[in-house]
Amino acid sequence: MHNAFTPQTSGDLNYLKSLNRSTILSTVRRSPGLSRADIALRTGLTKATVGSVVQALVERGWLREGELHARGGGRPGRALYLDGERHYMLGAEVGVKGLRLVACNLLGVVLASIHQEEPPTDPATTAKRLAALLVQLRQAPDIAERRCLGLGVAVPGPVSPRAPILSLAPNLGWVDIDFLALLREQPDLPDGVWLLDNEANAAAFGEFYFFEGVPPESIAYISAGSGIGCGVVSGEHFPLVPRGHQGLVGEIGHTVIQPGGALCHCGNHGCAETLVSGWALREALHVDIDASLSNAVLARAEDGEVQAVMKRAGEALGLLMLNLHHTLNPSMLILGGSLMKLGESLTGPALAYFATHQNDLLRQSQTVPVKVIGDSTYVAARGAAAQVMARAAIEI
Amino acid sequence: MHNAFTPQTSGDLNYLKSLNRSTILSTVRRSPGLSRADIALRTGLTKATVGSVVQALVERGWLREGELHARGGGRPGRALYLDGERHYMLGAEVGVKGLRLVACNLLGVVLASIHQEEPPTDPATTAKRLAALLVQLRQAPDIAERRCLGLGVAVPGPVSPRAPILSLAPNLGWVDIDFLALLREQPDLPDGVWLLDNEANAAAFGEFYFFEGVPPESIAYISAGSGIGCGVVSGEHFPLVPRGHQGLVGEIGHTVIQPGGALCHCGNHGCAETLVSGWALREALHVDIDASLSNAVLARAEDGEVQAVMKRAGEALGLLMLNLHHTLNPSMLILGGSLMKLGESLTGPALAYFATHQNDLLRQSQTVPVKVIGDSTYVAARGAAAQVMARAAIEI
DNA sequence: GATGGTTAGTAAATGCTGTTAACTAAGTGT
DNA sequence: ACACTTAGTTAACAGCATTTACTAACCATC
Repeated sequence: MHNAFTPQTSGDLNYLKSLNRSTILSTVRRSPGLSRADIALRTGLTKATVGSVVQALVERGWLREGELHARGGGRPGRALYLDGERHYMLGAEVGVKGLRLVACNLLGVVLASIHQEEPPTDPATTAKRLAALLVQLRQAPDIAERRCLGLGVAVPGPVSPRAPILSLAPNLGWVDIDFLALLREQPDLPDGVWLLDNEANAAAFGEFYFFEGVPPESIAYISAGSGIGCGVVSGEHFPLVPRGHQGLVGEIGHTVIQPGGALCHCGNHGCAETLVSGWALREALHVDIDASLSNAVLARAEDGEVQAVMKRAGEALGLLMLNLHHTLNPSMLILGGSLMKLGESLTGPALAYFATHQNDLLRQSQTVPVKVIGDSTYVAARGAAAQVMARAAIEI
Repeated sequence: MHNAFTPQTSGDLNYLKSLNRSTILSTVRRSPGLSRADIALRTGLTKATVGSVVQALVERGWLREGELHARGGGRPGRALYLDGERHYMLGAEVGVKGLRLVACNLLGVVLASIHQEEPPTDPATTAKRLAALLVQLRQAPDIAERRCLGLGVAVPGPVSPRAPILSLAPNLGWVDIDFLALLREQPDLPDGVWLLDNEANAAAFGEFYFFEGVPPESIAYISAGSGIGCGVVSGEHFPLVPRGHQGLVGEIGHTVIQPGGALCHCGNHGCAETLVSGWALREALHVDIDASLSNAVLARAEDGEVQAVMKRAGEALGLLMLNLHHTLNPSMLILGGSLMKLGESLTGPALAYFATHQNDLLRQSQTVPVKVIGDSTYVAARGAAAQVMARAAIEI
């Protein structure tokens, strides 16, 4: 499998070991500073098991020991943290508007990044371009002496759940591309785990995996850019990204929310993307394809027509959020993608619509927190890197 | 956890054993008649492991040996089947219109059933009524001498993912009911696994778990009755039912598909349930709450107004199916619930809409098969029983 | 009908896993 | 100095799947 995880269904002792190792790593990731004893308590493993696994992980540069705990009575435990010094993961996004690359450490800290705002042409040329940038990125000062765990690539379209193949990228005109194979033909790329995933899935994974603060139970990441996609993640120790039969989970841009509405490029009428998406807004606001959408909108912020279009788009986004809630019911919603640069003019109506249309089912419980990511340039690339780490942790 | 499965995240040797046992059982369930050698090949376990696990399962009455295989050359293997003779599971549905109960064996065959079309009143009285019926059911001739694995109960509303508690049943007026606790106060009920789940989730689980023929990778079961719900299941050996943060996964009846449309009882406008659901159709067709909706519709089948209403409802259902596909992307759709008794007049427009609105993303691959269940009286109850079996298989 | 070839299934030895129970280490409080 | 508490390690132990060698059962061929 090319996914970050496919929870195994039958196993030998090796699998058991790797399961426990992964669990311990994720416990530290989600709660940095725990001691061995804390981990044993939380995971249900014995002190002895935790001790031996931790020792191995420290030796291999995945964990590091920190300060002593100071809670009265008894010998103090020693804090454990992910080791940010000895490994790194590469993540890249092939976006409609350009390439973005990051190298980050086990803590999700971006050590180096490159972005090149030039649209991809054909797959082979793009692979060559990306490979050259990867080589360049790996020469960054703090990276050269670290071990590379692998490479994750995010692409703007559904990826088959059965093989790491991009089925369709409407905005690039690519169909059934084995992008990793094209990359593998390029020289000087690292070994390790290689993964391919949809952009929204990768972004969702990264935001969940490297979440700062109390980790949510599950999240849905709505990626609003040229199109609208969505990735879902849940799972404490083994974050799972549902992909569905054809990798179409979260293709909410093509859910119909206005029957008989405008014609969508997918062939149907009234898709969400006809109301809220980069191309729909450009069309409605007569903004040229090469011009900056956000600049154009912000410049004409006082324009009544612009406000009406943005309100309509924002409310469509709010409606999508509600529908998503009644279908996937994540414990947190994250809004990202280039459209978030439009700021309040879009998120204002969206959040207002979402807040005022909570129905009885939702009102019953706490409101779902919504997090808006203003600049999501490297979110998908970092997410792809996170998937590499998750996978490598199993394969250690 | 009260769910059928919560894949464990860390484990001892015991867990490993139970994992492999469950895998072997599910391999036989999905492909009856395999030999030990076949199972070893498929699961990756060794012949020795399979042999010892199978022996234990045969002794405990979960598997039985069948005929010898006859494929030329070499010693023939012995076919293995689930043993339908020594165990049974109880499943019950507390429905808006009445109670349904089944007892079924490991093959999903219904050994005995009761349904009582009288709406539930308050929770305590209903628990008492259900308990009496369960006692009656267990006295059926073929059941008395079997071992009971437990009891599953399906309810018409979301169940909290954290505890077996019915959060809200709008059509019963119940809020936060610990129905299993009420049941436990009743005398003469069996021990074993006790589970509570949403009706659509239970139904989906059962249709997936006891699927006849080549098992699909994942399914979505749309339950169209008084309201519209949906359950999703995927996972080869450990079928998982996503529940979400508040147990609202699949509450597609309250996705908005007609902004500014009719007022729904949930407080919003334009929910799917305002177009296609028992109460919406009754209202549109002026059918009394106590009268049979299907009889009324079938009697006035030639009526132009009836046809228009049914067409509108069917197309809304088709649209829901499409949206579901772009959000959860199951490999098979199953339509069930009491509304399916309306037959072609509803499913005709729904399937037509679904077929003619496949967009580029879907057209690319094979069309998703849709299965319609005409009589789904016991589907949810049997599904609840299936969940009991799945859970018991882990705990053996 | 005996022989060799092939596949199914079992048995005993082996190596690896987590657990248990006893230990040492390192603090606090009296 | 001593008892007490908690953290972490160690070595003996029990349980699991694997390996390897074996037996069982059927077929084809001579």
